[in-house]
Formats: sequence, structure tokens, C-alpha cells
Amino acid sequence: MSPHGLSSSHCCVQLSEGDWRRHCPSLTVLRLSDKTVIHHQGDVCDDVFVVVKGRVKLLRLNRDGDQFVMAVLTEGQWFGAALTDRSHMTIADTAEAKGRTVLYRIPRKEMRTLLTSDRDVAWHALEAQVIEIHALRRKLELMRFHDVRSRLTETLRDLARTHGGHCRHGFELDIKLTQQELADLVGASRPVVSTLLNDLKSRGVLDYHRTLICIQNLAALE
Amino acid sequence: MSPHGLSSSHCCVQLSEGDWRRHCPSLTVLRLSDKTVIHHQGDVCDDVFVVVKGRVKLLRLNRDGDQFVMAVLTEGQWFGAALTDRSHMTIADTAEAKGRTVLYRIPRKEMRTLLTSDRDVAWHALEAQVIEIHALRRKLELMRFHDVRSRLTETLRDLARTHGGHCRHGFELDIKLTQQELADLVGASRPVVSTLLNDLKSRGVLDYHRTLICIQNLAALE
DNA sequence: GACCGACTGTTCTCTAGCTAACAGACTGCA
DNA sequence: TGCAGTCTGTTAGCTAGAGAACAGTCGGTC
Repeated sequence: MSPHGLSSSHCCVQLSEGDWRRHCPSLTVLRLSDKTVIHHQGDVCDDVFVVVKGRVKLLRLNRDGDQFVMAVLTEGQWFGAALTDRSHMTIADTAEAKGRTVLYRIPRKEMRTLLTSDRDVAWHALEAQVIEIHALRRKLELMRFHDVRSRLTETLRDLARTHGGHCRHGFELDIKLTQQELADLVGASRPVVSTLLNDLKSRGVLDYHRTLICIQNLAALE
Repeated sequence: MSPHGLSSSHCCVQLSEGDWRRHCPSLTVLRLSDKTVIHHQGDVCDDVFVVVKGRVKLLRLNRDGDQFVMAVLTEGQWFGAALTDRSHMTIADTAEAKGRTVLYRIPRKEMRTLLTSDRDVAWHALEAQVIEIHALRRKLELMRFHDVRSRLTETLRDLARTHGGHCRHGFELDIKLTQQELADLVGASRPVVSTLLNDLKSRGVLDYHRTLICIQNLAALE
């Protein structure tokens, strides 16, 4: 539950595979391995993808290959082609599977039909977009007003909320992240993230071993 | 028209005052003068506001009073209470009238009813949110990868696109902005914006006098 | 159990851009 | 026509954090 009362569970349009197939006859199922690129920024893409299992990173690359992660999507969320009428649009984000994932691929037109015909789905979609806007605005505010240290702690709190699970030490992220990935999420360079992470570790706030992060004291993340 | 083909005209749910009144019986009309604060971040607010005339700035303040402008809304766009079911939610953005503006104020519940009952309005709302997400992601990308100079030129191009009008010199922003406001929009300090603006002026790309900015050579903004 | 590739820890240097500070210019109002 | 308030122009430090560079560590695999 976010401090603003927007639970991420609202993001999910809870339909079964049968429901999806009924509404979207051209649906295909994709099974992807870690780091598979689903679409690349600048591609022309006319499909919408729904995350069924696993995680998908939405990110932007600059010409040096540095990346900035806009969002990490979980089960039930969708991405891909914009919903406008004009087809053959260029896509702004790169989407990449994070771990093994299963997706549905749906032509934009069928998704549009579903959204205009089913009231519930449309409402949930709208709510999901509103929540996404909220998250993006927060991220912008963080980028503008906060230093890397507080951006890092906020990001960890967010991750704990949306991708966390309990473990015997406390609160464990069930998403494995290298320091580089965390830095890409925070919008900072790896060296400073590394140092800050060590500082937090030495202060007993969290513990980690390589890509597994475990938050011992969520409250102490301020 | 944006480079991605998302025209801002799509943001507008084009309803007449009669339409609005029919759907939302509790609608009230607000006429505000420049700089009136409509709601402040942290307020509890259960109303949605629709911009009928003028401009509204959506911004975040930090404790030093520095502000960062998330969006400048025009006619037809709406803001305010989130659309979730839970009422009495705290609001994340400060909203401020930019110049004289006219707004409709609608209780969240009636807006919700309208959105769940009218297919067209719901669709347009969804499109508007998608476009907003697009803009926010772009802004994030700019903040992450680009220096103040290119953020400034991109911001000016955006403003020309969404709030621009022709004048005899070229392309004039029909929104008056002080350098401080421009800096808040770009996410930079006033002194550097001032210097960059002078540089652009001396290179003949644009001209300005106090709050009036006139772009002579849109293409030269790269 | 030795090797390779991926990841982590740390240090040093360098710079974009922030803050502060102040002077000049314009605008509007008495 | 003068004064107050707001906006602009510019300069001089100062610092967060980027980037490069490299050594250390883990973990899989042959």
C-alpha cells in the first residue's frame, strides 16, 4: 500500500486466459528468457503485451548505452503500442524481460475493441494509467529535488512494496537486481550506489549478497 | 503534433457546458485570477477540476519553496482527485492558475459515474492519460540524460507545440513565462536559464522581452 | 580445482550546475 | 517623476556525483 493509498493490485486487469482469448482471438503466448528484448525504442510496433508471469523492464537507452529504467511491470500490467488510432507508430521505450516471463501478445485493434466494449476492463485500465502517472510524477520529483542517497532509499521502499516478500531476516526483494540495474532504476552511477549500499549494510538497515537484497529494517530507510 | 504522432488535441474531452451539467449535476464554475492556488500538495481533495479557459500549472514544491512544474494544462484537460474508490485521499500536486482561468469543479463520484457510463468520454480519458504518461517519461529521460541546455530547447519546442501561436516575427508563445517559471519547468536554476536564453537570443534563434518569448527559428532549436 | 566472466568495492579526477550575491532594467502605481 | 517591487544579467565559489580505472570476489563449468 503506497502512502497515497494507491495499491498496485489495482493495476491488474484480472482476466483469465480464456477471457483474453475470447476477447482477443489473435492472442499469442510468448515465453521469454531473461534479458530478451521485446521491443526496442524506435521500433514500429502495433501490438500490446500483457505480462502474465514474471517481470518486464521498461527503459530508455541513450547513445552511450546507459539505461534508465522507467518502470518494472508485474503480472497483469500491459505495455507496448499506444492506444491511439493511428497505426505504425514508433515506440518510445525499450522493453526487456527480467527473468523468465510469459506474455500475451495482442494486436492493438483487438485491445482497443476490448477497452471500448468492456466497461470494467476500461475502468481498470484507466485506474492503472492514473497510478502510473502518479509513480512517474513522484520519480520526477525525486530526480529534481533529492540526492542519490534518498532516491536509492525511496526506490528500495518502492521495490519492497511492489516486488517484496517476507524472508526469515525481514523483507526480501523477490526481484534479483545487480548494482548496475539498481543504479539504472535510481538514475545514478554504479559506484555511488555501491558505496551507499555498503553504508546501509554496515548500519544494519539491509543485507545483500550479489543480486539478492534483503531489507532488515524497512522503517530505517526513513 | 508531437514527433510520435500524439497530438495534444486528443487530451480534450470535448463536452459543452450543457453536457457537463447534465452528467454532473453538482458541477460548479470557478473563475480564478492569476496565481490562485486551486489545491495544495498534501490537501485532502475529493473533486475533479476541468480546465475550461486559461492554463493551470501542476507542480511540486520542496521545503525550500523551490518548485518543479510537472505539467501545464490547457482547455479540456482535467486534474484533481484521483479516480480510485477510496475517498479523502491526499493530493500529490499543487495546482495553480496561470493567468485568469475558468474551471469546472466536479465531485469525484460524479466524474466516476460519467467515466463508467459514457464510453466515449472514458476512451478519451484513457487516451489523455496515455499521452500524459508519454510526456512524463520523456521528461524523465531528459532529466536523466540531457544537460540544462538541451532540456531548455526541448521545453521551448514543447511549449511552442502546445501553447504556441504565430506572430509577425515567427512563433510566439501565448503563455507568458518569467525566467524563474521557465527554470521551474526545465528543472534548472534561474541563472543558467538566463545565460542560455541570452545565448540563444544572440544567436538569433529567439527573442524575448521580459515574460514574452518569441521563437524566430524553431528548427535551430535542434 | 583452475579458469573465465560477471559482479562488487574503492579511489581519483573533473565538471555541470547550484547557491549566493548584487547591480541594472523595466513596470506600474501614487 | 519617483519609488517599490519584480524581473533580468552576470560573476564567484563550491559540491554532488559522473566517469574511468583497477583490484578483489564470487560462482559456474569443464
